[in-house]
Amino acid sequence: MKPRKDTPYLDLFQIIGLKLKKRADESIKELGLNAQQGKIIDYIYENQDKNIIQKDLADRFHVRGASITSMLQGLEKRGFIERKIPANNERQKNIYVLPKAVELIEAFNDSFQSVEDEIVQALTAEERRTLKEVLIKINERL
Amino acid sequence: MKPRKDTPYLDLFQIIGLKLKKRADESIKELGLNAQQGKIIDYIYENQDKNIIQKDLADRFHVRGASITSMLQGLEKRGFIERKIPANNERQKNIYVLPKAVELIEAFNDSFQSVEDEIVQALTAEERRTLKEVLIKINERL
DNA sequence: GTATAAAAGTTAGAATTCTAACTGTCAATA
DNA sequence: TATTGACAGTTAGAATTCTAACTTTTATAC
Repeated sequence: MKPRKDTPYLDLFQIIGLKLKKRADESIKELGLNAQQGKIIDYIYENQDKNIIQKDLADRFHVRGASITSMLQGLEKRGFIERKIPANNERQKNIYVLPKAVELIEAFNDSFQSVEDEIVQALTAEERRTLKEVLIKINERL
Repeated sequence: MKPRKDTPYLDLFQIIGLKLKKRADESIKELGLNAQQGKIIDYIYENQDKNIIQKDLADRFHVRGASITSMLQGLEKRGFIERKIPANNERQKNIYVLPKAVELIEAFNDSFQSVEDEIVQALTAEERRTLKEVLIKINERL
């Protein structure tokens, strides 16, 4: 007899990932953006002094370059960010957050923090520690 | 001084979820379907004797009814499943897997199992046990 | 130095999921 | 039993991400 198929970890990660995405989207919806856009704006804000380019965002967020192009075009058109071609390399575009977006960053982070709290609330200190270790280990291997 | 924003659990879940999705899609790509379609076909196969309807799939997979409609229309058009309106309730549609899909189910599950293995490979027995408990707990609270 | 390859970004078009509005059927109630 | 509301599913159209092909610029190799 064949071993019964059983992928509880894969299934749980998929379901939890989906639920978290919906929670995070919902929590910053009133600001007119989705969670991914909020995360990206925050990341740009924290790193704009390091001359980040679009490829850095694609790597950090595990999406294709084409998706970053499309996303940033939208954010630029709406006045949240600007892109500048650096003098030393005309292939690239450096990315900067504009004041309109800076105003929202604190609200984003409060929202994300409350979703984060929902995750860990039910866990003991020991469970939190183990969970973080294990998640980091899994992420490194994938 | 404000507490620094820090959402490691949320970020890790999002990144791992994305990576797993890509792994799973890649692993069954050669069969002409994506991971979500494979999971759905498998779920229908395991439950078609229980008169499942589209709403059950929407609940199980945490997607909207409209998404299920679109997905099943595609699978039906390609001959993987069929939908029948039950005699006792003309609002509903029961769903059944056709032979063309049954042939693929074992291959799906092998693929999903290998992604599952990638997740747990690096973990000790103790870590696996804790992780599963914690994931279940988090999923229930969300 | 010139040719070739790699890198960064864009575009077009496909796939997937969503929201909102809608149809048709069944259930509750008054 | 007639009305009203809930339920299951569908449609249209928007948003997001993907692949593949492409342009332009920079780096490498001969």
